[in-house]
Amino acid sequence: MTNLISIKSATLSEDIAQQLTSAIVQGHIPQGSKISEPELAKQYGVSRGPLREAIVKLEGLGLVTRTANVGARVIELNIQDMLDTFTMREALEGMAARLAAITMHANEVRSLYALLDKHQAYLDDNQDEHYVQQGGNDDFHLRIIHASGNAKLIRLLTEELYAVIRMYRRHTADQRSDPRQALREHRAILDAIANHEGDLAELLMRRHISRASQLLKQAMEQTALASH
Amino acid sequence: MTNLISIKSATLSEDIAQQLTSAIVQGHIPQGSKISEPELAKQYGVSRGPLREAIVKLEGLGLVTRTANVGARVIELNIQDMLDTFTMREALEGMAARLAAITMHANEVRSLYALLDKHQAYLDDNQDEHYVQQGGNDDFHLRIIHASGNAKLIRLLTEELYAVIRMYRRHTADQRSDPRQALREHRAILDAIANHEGDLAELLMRRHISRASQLLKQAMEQTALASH
DNA sequence: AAATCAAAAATTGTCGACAATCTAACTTGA
DNA sequence: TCAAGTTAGATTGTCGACAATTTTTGATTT
Repeated sequence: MTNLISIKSATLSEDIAQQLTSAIVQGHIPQGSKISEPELAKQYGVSRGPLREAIVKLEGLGLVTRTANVGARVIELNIQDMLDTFTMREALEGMAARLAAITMHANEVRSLYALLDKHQAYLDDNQDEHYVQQGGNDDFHLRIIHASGNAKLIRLLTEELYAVIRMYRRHTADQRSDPRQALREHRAILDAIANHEGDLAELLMRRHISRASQLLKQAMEQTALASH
Repeated sequence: MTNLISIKSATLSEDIAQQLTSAIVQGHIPQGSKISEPELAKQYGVSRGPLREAIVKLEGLGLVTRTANVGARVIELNIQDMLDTFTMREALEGMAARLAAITMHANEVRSLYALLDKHQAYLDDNQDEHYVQQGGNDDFHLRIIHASGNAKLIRLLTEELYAVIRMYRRHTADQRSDPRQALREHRAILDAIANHEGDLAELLMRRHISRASQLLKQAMEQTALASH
């Protein structure tokens, strides 16, 4: 019972791929564990064909690693890979912010300011508890990425990279992060975009993501210590 | 007879994926054409199982697009997608150059200067003919990417993005490009890296790629005009 | 008791066949 | 003649079974 709501996809393979992705990101299938094809096929009630296609997709997403004649394993999160991934994110989302600053229309800017106000209100009402922006339309970063207007960039970030990024976010209790600080940074980025200052928007987005990665690093060092 | 040399992979699926990638990049399978599973399976002498897995991989590489119950088609190159892809490349290779400037050792720097001298000598001997650096160890860009030391970035650029990039390079007769100019730019980038000037290295790499994309754009407009 | 080798079990890779869906040709009616 | 509906063909999606490889188990030797 990994997923309560299962949206029927056009094909079993896609369906399984989504369910597996979700199961791995949420930790229902633990890090480093082996993916047994017969076991999972039975569990999801499908044959090994579509399941294997799903696994190939997950390999493309970087969620599992495969070895010929041996099988697939869920990746193991570690600090170095996280830093490497976030460095890529810096480059890509920094570029997205730059592009957004060039092309974004006034009404979209207003809509994003409204979103930040909403986040602000949430923090005021809920004692600074983290606002869960689980990839929906309320995620500031996703909004910026889409505003870039670069279809390739959007696909890469949202469909290929974000699964792993969410995994890192979820698996480390980042109580260390300061939501109000993040919100201030979001606002500064949006200000730069509103003023069409591409250089500044990129710089601020990079700094923002770099900060986040440093916090995550500390959190991971902490949990690594605790689990030891 | 798409490939003269076929290196035996551990699994048929991998083998087919490589052969298909090569066939698409080199244009043996034309742009926009439909991928017929029965036909290709017969052609490569395998069953549809491994072939389908290969197609799923190619979809991850962005070489084909798939629609449920309809099948896969080879992507069609167009200017907008090219510009979008090269913008991503700017961001990522720019970052790679920055990282290389930080970490690269003196002997690797020397080795790269030697490579550029070799390119120079080639141009002198061959009337400025384009040096074919087909992804091997002689490709300046690949060397910089690897020098970044960022495993995720290396994988993304070399294993996932470069197939499409090579496709763009190959399908447009870029006689317009000036090899000596490119070489000068490479040298400037390497100078910045040698001096550990990350900011400058990133800036120059971005400019270099941006220039290349503009030249490609002009070439594509030209060929589009010619084919009309 | 530890290490090496051999046999058995399990898992992955591949295949051919059937079911579901789409595409194209044909018929029918206005 | 054209449009819509229907049927035939082809293609994709899925399944179960077999072959190839790996992993585990157990026996044998030092």
